[in-house]
Amino acid sequence: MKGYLSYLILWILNKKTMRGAEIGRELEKRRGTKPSPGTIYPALKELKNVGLIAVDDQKIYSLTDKGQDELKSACKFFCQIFYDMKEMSDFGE
Amino acid sequence: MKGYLSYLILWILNKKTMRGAEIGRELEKRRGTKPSPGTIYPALKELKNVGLIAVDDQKIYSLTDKGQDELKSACKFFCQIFYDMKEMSDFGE
DNA sequence: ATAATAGTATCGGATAACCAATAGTATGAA
DNA sequence: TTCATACTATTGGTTATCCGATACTATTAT
Repeated sequence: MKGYLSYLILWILNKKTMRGAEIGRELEKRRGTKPSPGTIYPALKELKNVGLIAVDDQKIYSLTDKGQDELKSACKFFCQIFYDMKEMSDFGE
Repeated sequence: MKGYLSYLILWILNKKTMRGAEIGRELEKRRGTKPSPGTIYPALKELKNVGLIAVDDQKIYSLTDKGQDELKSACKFFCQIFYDMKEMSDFGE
């Protein structure tokens, strides 16, 4: 179950700008386990490199316009793949 | 955007038993692109190896009990991670 | 000022996920 | 039977994803 972390970061940053450590804590709340520094910072760096997020001088990460667009299309894509997603919430009971 | 294929296969097989080719077509409907044989058959093999799915002599794949359990806990995990998933459907507009 | 703590970041490596190309197998038609 | 078509499967390799270990930096407390 890999591959969702970057999009989860975008999803989180879309709600609120955060510092790296805060993102880590938010991920821990959601996933149960806290991602290691070797996970989160390379991920942030990559997202920054491709222009989806930005960092200011206070190390506060935020979503760029491009990041918003990307997130939007990712959500669309996801909802298309799991168009029967509603059953999923029920399936877990 | 990787890492969701195996779970998507489980999700699909949970609704209906299928042959490999039919699974491929179903994936195409959902994702837009048809997975290559080199994607789907290794995935099926792996899922079979770990006991989440089974194949009969007619090459019809089906979910095992263990597969159902796994899918159930995966759904739970997913809903926990994206507990604000509802906003996602709206976000794509 | 110094020690302790929290935050930021890099590096190297392991594994997962995926695909293109290829080959074998079954099914049906001519 | 022979050809064509669809299906099943493997191989080899690429890239993404993630982690543990480590190191550097800033902040705070004493």
